[in-house]
Amino acid sequence: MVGDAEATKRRLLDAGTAEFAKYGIAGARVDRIAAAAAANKAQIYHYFGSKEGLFDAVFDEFVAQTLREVPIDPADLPEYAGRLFDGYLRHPELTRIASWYRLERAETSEPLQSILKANQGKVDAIAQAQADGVLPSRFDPADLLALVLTIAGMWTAMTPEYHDLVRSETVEHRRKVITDAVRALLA
Amino acid sequence: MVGDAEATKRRLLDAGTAEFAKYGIAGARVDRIAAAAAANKAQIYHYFGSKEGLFDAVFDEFVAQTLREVPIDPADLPEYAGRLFDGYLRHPELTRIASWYRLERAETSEPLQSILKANQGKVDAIAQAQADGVLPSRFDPADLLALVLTIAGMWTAMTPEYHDLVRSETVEHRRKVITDAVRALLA
DNA sequence: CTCTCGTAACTAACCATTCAGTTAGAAGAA
DNA sequence: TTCTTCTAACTGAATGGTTAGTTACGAGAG
Repeated sequence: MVGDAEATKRRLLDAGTAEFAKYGIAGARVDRIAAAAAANKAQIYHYFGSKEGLFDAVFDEFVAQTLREVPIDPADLPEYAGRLFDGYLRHPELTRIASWYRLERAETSEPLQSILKANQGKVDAIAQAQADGVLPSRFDPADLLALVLTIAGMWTAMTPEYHDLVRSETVEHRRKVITDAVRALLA
Repeated sequence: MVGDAEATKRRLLDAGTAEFAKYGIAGARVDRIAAAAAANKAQIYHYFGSKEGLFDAVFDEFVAQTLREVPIDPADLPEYAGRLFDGYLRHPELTRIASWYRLERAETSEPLQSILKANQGKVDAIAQAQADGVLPSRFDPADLLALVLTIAGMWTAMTPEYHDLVRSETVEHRRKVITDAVRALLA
């Protein structure tokens, strides 16, 4: 063989992640991705079919990784939210890629079964915990999960102008705001 | 006069709003905007300087309108969050435009003073209410505002896959989840 | 005439995608 | 081993359509 197909795909995925996180799908340039991956443009089409195909591959990988890294714990939702926050800190591209997906791709492509199933599983786990009395039943399971996920991502979803108001806050403080807020929902 | 400059600007702003909401800045096409506004492409450059100039004009207008339409009431934050939710329902483009701004424009352009000032004013109002004992002091003012704003926008910021789980929920139910959640934060 | 508003045609660059061809290792035959 | 053939991986260059931005000109009102 001339090269290593798996290694080339890997480099294209990594370069695509950085490019898409920064510029989105419409703003991404296949030339830049190929250059950053030290690969030829045509390889993108050979391995992923199209620019959007590469984005989908990048996004799929992120979804799988996140689902693996941060499992839900229905008995301790505040800490679950905190761990989600930690995950967003570890992978800053994640939230941007997710936003681009929502804005540019979601209406075009089919709902991702992996996300759908994962969410359903989490809702079921919360419902079970509520039935067991481990969790208060003030909110419907799906609504409670939505609240927890939203609050966990609150700092990354904020308009940049807001950061000037809270610039002095430490990471630990922000994490505590999240866990405290989720705790308040359950009180 | 051959035409009406103000009316032309107005049409360009409206067409730009729809185009940018749908495709973002990189994805927007000036030809489509001009056609939708029944105007000429060159008019965009005459009145707004560039594609990004038009986006900024569109965004500025949205910001001003929202700040005018939904004034804060520190003594009743749950209802404030509810009114924000109502505003997002009335202007569906708003949240998308705001997301595009955050992803595509915020890093390039200066922080918008209007947003900065408005946020500062809200933080001050919350701090005052806390000092007056109208509002519990469990959260710092800026953190509490961030929580309220985040929760108010929770349904629009959700990944589309999530909507399949809560499809049956009515608008009223979603609004109640928001006001209940903010109420829980203040308990 | 002059000023404002508007337009059609143009350009130069850009960009996703394709393709004809090259490279180098593998495998089989003698 | 050595020669031949096959093929996956890769490449440089082209293609064809698109796009932001420009320019030179027209037309009506005062």
